[in-house]
Order: sequence, then structure tokens, then C-alpha cells
Amino acid sequence: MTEPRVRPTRAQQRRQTEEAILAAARQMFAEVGYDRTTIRAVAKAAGVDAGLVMHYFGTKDELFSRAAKLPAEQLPAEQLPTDTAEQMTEALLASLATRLDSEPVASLAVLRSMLTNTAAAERYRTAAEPRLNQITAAIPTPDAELRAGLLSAIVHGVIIERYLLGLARLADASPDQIIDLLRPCFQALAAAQTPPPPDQPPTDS
Amino acid sequence: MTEPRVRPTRAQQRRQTEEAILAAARQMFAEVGYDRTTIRAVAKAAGVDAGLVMHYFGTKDELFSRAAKLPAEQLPAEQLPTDTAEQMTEALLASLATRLDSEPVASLAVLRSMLTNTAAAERYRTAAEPRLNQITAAIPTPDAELRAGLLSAIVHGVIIERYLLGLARLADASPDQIIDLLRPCFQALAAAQTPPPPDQPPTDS
DNA sequence: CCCTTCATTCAACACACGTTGATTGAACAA
DNA sequence: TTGTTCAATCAACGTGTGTTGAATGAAGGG
Repeated sequence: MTEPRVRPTRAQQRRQTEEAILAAARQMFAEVGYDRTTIRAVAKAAGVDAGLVMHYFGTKDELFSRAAKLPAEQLPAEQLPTDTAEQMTEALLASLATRLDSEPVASLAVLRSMLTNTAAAERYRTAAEPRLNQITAAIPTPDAELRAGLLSAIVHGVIIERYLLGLARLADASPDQIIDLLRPCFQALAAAQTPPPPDQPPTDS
Repeated sequence: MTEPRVRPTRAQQRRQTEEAILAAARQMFAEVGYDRTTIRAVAKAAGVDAGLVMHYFGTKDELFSRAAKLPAEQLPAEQLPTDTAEQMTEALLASLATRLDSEPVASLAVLRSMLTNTAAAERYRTAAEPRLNQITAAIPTPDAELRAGLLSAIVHGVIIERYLLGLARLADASPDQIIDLLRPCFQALAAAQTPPPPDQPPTDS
């Protein structure tokens, strides 16, 4: 039983090193954001020289760009049903539940840097857009676009507070508990039905 | 008709210069965040030398700390009624409407830097906490804390997307339109009435 | 075997930053 | 007027950054 490869081929080695750098970069971008992530620190975390990072990725921006790409995990073809608002809502909640369980590091990298880095903000926008359009398509009212924007803002607000700010109330709750509370909220936004006439709902009795 | 003061007194001049520096700093912190804000750039925007900024504020952190303090505008004693969930909800919506109309620059400075600067994150937390407690106090269910956390996350998600990301759907809408859409959403979160019984959510079929 | 390729390292550059200390000159108190 | 205070400037420091280019040495192909 010889180890499959004591000496990996050159191409293998290269891909492996590149992946180690990308993983370290992703982690660091997600933890401290674009600006506070240094090439040198990424290199050290990946166990290589800083020059090598530049040699492979050319530029810090390019490194971020590559690191922020999802490794074909989640985004691909994850599309919401647009037939009815209820279906879409439920699918959106399910997607949120998944993300509340474990959000991919690459996404966290984008989210963390979004507010202070133009490229990250742009990536966020273009990543959110198709999803936004799907949500819009499932909502039958003229203000569907705004409603979809609000739904998206809620999703990201929750994820930001849970992962990036670590606010206890959201960080400690289970995904199911959160989406159960959010369900009527989403339904109210997605379906344009006027909710049970707002006389006073029973406050506590 | 002598101008009221051709030569302002020394104390006046000092306070005036300090305020100019603070205003420039606030603006810049709000626009590009803590890291990308430069003492030199703030000084230039305020029309003074960089050394003077240090002389007055000692440290970039201290400058941020001073610039991020609200000029006694909004936060002071703005407390929500906690008698009933409906009152609280309505007050929360009203407060949101105000903020959607014009959020103080100092707040935007904190929000912009929140994800990449520990001090900003801490300030955000301590600023949000009393408000969170008020919201919690108005909700009669055992999971009131989580519900309050969600309400807070929604508020900040909306503000972030509107002001800091400038997403068109939220940036172009009127405050009233937004809070009208959010009202049932908030009511569903604040009042614990069970929505129409959730029969099985269709997983994917 | 030799020569090329290339993954990797090393030392250095140029620059921008936060910060410091000496210096100037006008406001102020006597 | 004289001496002190202090707002403001200026030039410089040390440091950390992204980035570069030459050097090294093992892998791979003929």
C-alpha cells in the first residue's frame, strides 16, 4: 500500500497550493474583511511566501475575486419556484434555513467586505439580482419589486446579525425557530392579501 | 456695520475648527468606513493640517469615537412604549420612517464600519441594546427576545440596503410605502397570534 | 543525460499611513 | 509693551502595505 502519491505531480502541487491560498484568503476575508486582510497574513496562513500569492493571483483584488467565488456549492441553479407566492415564500424560507445552518465562507467574505469595498458590493448586487427577480416574479402586485427588495433585505439583515455581528439573540437561535417566526412575516410581504382585519389581535390573554 | 466678529475669539475658533474636522470625519467615515478613511484626507476636507487633527483628537480611534457620537439628535430618550405590542410596533415603524427619511450621518458612519471595525461593532451593539430591551418588553411571548432580535435585524437590513448599498428598489421607495409594507410583517412578529395552521410545507415537489 | 519549465523563496522597492516634535505667529493677560 | 498661551503648520519618523524581479532548485521532457 504505497501512498497514492508521495511526490504529487507539478500540476497537482500547483492546484493544491492555490487551493490552500484560496481557503486561507476566504477565511480571512470573511473574518476581518478586505482591507484588514493582508497578502502576507494570507500567505503565512497558507504556509507559503507572499510573493507566491502575487505570482499566482497577480493582485489582491484578483485574489479576493477568486476567493469570493462560491466553490459550486449553493448558488448554481438554485432557483425559486415562481408559480405562486406561497411556494416562493416557502422555498425562500427553506433556503434561509440552510444558510442559517451554515453559510459558505465565500459568501461571508463578500458580506463582510460589502460595505467598505466596491468590488464586494458589486458582487453582492449581481449575486442578489437573479434571486430578486425570481421573488418579484412570484408576487402578483404592482409593488412586487419593492416587496422583493424588502424580503431580500430581511434575509440579509438576519444573516449579517447572526454571523457577522454575532448578536446573541440571533446567533443562538435554531434555524427552524427563526424561519417559523419569519414565515408569517414573509407571507404578509409576498401575498398581497390583507391580513385578518386589524382589529386588536389578542395581546396576551 | 462691523461684522459681528471679524476675528473670532480663540475658544470660538477652536470649537469651530474642531467641529469642521468632526463633520468632515463623520462624512468620510460614513462614506468609506473606518479603514479607508485617512487622517490626511479628513484634514484636507476640513481645510487644516493633519497634525492638527492628531493634536485635537490624539488618535484615529478617538476621532472616530467622537465623530460617531450623535449630536444629541435622535437617540436621546427616544424610547418606545412597551404597554402593548401594537403600540410598540407602531412606534417602531414611525421611528423607521424617520430614519428612512434621513438617517444621521454619525449613524451611517457606525453602520458602515460595523462589519470591519471592532469599536464600531461594539458601539452598534450598545446603541441597539436598550432599544432591543424595549421591544422585548412589549412582546408577551417567551421567545420575545428572539422576536425583538428579528425586528431589529429587519430594521437594520432595510437601512443598510437603502443607504449603504443603495439598492434601487429600497433606495427609491418612499418611507411611507416601505413602512406600510412592513407593518403587517412587524405585527406578525410582535403579536404572537398563530397564523393559519401550517399544513405540510411542500419540500420541493 | 541535459536543458527547459516552473513552483517557490528572498530581498527590496515605492508608497501611504498614523503619529511625533519642533516651529511659527497671532491672541491674550499683565 | 512684554511675556505667555495656544491654534496651526511643517517636516520627518517608523511601520506595514501591495507589488516586483532576481535567484534557487527540483520536476519534466527530449
